[in-house]
Amino acid sequence: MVTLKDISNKCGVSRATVSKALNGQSDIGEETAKHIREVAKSMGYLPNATARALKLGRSHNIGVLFVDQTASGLKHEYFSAILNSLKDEAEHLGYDITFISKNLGSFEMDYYEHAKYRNCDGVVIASVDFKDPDVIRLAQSEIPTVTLDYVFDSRTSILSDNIAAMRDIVNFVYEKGHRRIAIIHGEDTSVTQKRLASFQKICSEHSIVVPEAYVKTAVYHDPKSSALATRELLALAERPTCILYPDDFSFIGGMNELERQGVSIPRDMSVVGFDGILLSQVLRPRLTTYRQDAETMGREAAARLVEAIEQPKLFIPQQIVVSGLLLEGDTVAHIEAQK
Amino acid sequence: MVTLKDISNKCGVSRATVSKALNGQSDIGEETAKHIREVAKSMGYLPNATARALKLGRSHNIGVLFVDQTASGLKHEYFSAILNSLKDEAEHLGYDITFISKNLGSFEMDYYEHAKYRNCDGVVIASVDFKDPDVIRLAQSEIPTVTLDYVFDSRTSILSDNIAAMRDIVNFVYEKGHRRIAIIHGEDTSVTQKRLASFQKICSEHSIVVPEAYVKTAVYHDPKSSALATRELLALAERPTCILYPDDFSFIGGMNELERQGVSIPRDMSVVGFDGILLSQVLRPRLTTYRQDAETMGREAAARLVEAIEQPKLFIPQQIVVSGLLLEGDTVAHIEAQK
DNA sequence: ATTGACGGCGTAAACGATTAAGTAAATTCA
DNA sequence: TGAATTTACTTAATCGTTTACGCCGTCAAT
Repeated sequence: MVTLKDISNKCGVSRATVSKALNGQSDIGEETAKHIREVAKSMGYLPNATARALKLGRSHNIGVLFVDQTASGLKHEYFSAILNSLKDEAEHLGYDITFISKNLGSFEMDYYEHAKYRNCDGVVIASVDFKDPDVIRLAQSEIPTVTLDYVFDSRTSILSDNIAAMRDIVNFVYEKGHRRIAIIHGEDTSVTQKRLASFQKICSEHSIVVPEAYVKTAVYHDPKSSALATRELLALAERPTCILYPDDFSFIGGMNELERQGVSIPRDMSVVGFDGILLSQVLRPRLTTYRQDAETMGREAAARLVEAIEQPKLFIPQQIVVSGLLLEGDTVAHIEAQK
Repeated sequence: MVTLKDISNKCGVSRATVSKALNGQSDIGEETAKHIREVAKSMGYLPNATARALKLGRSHNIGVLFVDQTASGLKHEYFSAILNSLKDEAEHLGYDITFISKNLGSFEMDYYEHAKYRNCDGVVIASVDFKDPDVIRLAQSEIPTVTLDYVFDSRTSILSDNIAAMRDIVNFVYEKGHRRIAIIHGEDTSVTQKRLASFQKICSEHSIVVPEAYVKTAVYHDPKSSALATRELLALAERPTCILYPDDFSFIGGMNELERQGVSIPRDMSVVGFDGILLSQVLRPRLTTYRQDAETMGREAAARLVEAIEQPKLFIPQQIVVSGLLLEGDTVAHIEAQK
């Protein structure tokens, strides 16, 4: 391994001079600096991130908390996409990313300790149980953090705009003439709450009364539970004309149930998904769904975190709301508006 | 930050003693060691991975090369699943995972340099262009590496068993009576070559003559190109009775085309996918497909790499073939065996 | 009583980099 | 010309750990 020392020997200057020359400090002569840079290159010198981190107290490393709870973590397209753009942006800004977990080998440590142990300059928290005391400890620590789809006090968070999403969806189906709109929602999380509240609000703005039976609970990304909810909706005396699903994957479960009962989409029943996963756009009929802008979310998360790291004084925690886009597929029929 | 020094001050012993006590070295008295451990705990001491890495030349950090070429990298379920189990196993063995890329910030470096810069103890190479000179440089460097689905000379690789997979698939459809079997394959990669060779071999073992027109080239994970290939197959004077797709996603393209032409699955046409993504198992009819054992692959990759890192003397490069499982769905009809 | 072995701990150097402070020479200014 | 400033470097400390080696005292063996 080529070190500063090797270069300084070869050049006949001190290590300090080499360091400064390579870092472009101003107090090194033009000539010397150039020569040093050339020698460094010819010797194949690479800075040692570890040594640098130790000395500077900055690792240029961002921790990422992604927990694969019920297979909806990394495998989920939404989070994969976020992670991907997060990674690209972080790298662009000169940071690497490392996964943070509990229990590294035989060491027992919580997230905060792990992040400290690795000298992470900051951490992005996503796709975890935000009620977990260990998560809370990390979020309240002195380490800069950015959360995704969850707000911690005086912390920056990146939020997909679930409120606008639901507004757009309801408005869209309303325009198509639907008045009997059912919604199947996921478990009780802050995201779910926002969507439901927005759903109710927009419905009431349109003077639509939503019967209790039209609001069904299911589990995110679980086709079975959404199939069940769908069955219950179909069993109602007054069927809805349109069903909103908590995500595209859940929609598949509903789709199967509808097909099983010979209910044609969108002729007999209109449906809307959520997420806009690749699949939903290649199925026929193409699913009408809401695509969250995962690319922007990942990018923003990285950018804001790096800001918090590099300009702690200037930094102001904020909630960044990223809006998505309604993908108009072919699963919402235009119908005669009933009362 | 609590350091060894703080503990040594409080305990009235030297830093060396503290270090040894915490690492369980034998030359420290029972009493002293116990006391030191207690004080360390009470002060909330955490070892500093950076300092340790610098001193020991081992970072306990594994680099991962995942390139999201044409959105088939991280977003692809197969690789997400591998990454997930890779991460779990690595953490279990005491290693963290860091993504490796070209160009970190303004630094221009190739993969090898990046891995060196971060002091990665080893690197897992997956989902990249294996012909890329930068990838080759890394794979031929002194850094221990493990490749996924590709073999480099005298390196360990983890391979999904494409040969057995294709054998199982062909045998399965043969048993069901199919003799006119078409295959749509992806771009020319080592994986594709293995699958095709295996396909031809098993067919000839069954004395099946495969017309050239039954072998179609498409692009992995591209429903459009597979839809096109499907259309061509349907246009043949003598249609196949069964189509094998390069992956489940491509199958969707084919499915749309079949539906468009009123060809019912599996009544009029049998189909087989590849990968066994979640989706394929919730669709109705359930897709007959081959699930690669991504969990095992990720786990093996981590385990073998750590072996190579920790026992370089004992270590022997090997190719580990991981077999998957044919998921028998409902898309292959039992038909009367033709000539 | 002398020797040797050993347990228990400290000393100090080292890993590779950065940087405050210092120094010597060259340059500027009065 | 002498003082002050600037330029171009060097010295040495430091980040937090680990570890080869040394030292001292105790105890058993001779």
